[in-house]
Amino acid sequence: MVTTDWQSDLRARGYRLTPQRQLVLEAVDKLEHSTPDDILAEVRRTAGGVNISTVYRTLELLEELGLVSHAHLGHGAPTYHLADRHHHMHLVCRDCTEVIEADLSVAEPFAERLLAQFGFDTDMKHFAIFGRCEKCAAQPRDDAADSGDAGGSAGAGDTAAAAQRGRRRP
Amino acid sequence: MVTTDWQSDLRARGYRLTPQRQLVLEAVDKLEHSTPDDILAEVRRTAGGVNISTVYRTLELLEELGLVSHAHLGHGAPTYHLADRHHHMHLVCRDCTEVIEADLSVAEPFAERLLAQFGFDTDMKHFAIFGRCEKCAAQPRDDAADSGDAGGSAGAGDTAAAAQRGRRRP
DNA sequence: CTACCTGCAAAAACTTTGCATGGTG
DNA sequence: CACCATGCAAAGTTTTTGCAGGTAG
Repeated sequence: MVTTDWQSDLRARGYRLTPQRQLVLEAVDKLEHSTPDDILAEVRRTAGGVNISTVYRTLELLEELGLVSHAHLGHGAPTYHLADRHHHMHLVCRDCTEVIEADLSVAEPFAERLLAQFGFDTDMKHFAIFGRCEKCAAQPRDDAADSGDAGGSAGAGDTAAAAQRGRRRP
Repeated sequence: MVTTDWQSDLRARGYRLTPQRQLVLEAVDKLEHSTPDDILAEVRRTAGGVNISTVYRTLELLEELGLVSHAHLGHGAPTYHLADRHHHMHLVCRDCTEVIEADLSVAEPFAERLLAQFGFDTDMKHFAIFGRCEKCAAQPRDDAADSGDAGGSAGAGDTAAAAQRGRRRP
């Protein structure tokens, strides 16, 4: 659940508390790595009439308030999550749709190096790290009949998505 | 210029050599970090009638052949480049549109750690690293009047793009 | 000549915007 | 009861797809 007193914060900034805003926040909390579309579907389980544009507007607002953040896990829609959880980065496999969550501490030496060398203050959470998971790295070829889950809601690697769309071979 | 004998490779795989394919490859070579739209514009300087769908299809093909690759530098369109150059990763500033290119060796210890800990074979080039560049990290606030370039063609960080679109304040 | 490739147009996926109505404070 | 927020519809962007005609080999 959401911990801080966001409702007061909302009001303090001149925004209104509406059922839609509560529902969107709850959906982001419940689902993880969810796209605006996922969130809409979840919200509609309670309030059928909610519109996708409200979800977009609300996500923008909640992000401005610092309650939620988004990340890019692939070429598709961004995924949203509560800002105060989610202290990890995403390892996205280029072949299957798997997303590994890794603690940020793993990247700390790397981030320090980027800071020292480029003065660059790194946020490893925002973009996924692309590559190949252990299973797929062991696979022989790249056109293998797709392994397992094929319709997950969270965005995934490009190549996997392309493969699901079917590949050309003259 | 392109080094390997890609034209033979193309033919060997049963594909045809067309002017469009040559032009797209040349455009990817000439422009760097270019979006499909950039590439179309460049191609049209020589061949006016080329269609955007041809560019998409050709890029997919050239990527399959291993001649070009794409990277995600922001929420926007992917950017394409020759596969055999471009051995570096991208540090994208969340505030300005700057993209720092860093040698892959910087990330090597990090990649090794991901491999050891998760069996994950990392490709640091595919997604940009998000964060804040030295200049912007020194800046006081986040809503600064946008500094310099505002209409670059390569995709950039989300927040910068959002800021350019104007921010809400009740 | 034949099959692949292209241009065109329409559609799909994702996101944004204008406007009138409704609900919060 | 004033004004913000929502729903709806339409439009904007980027990418994909079906089809008929063109062209490489």
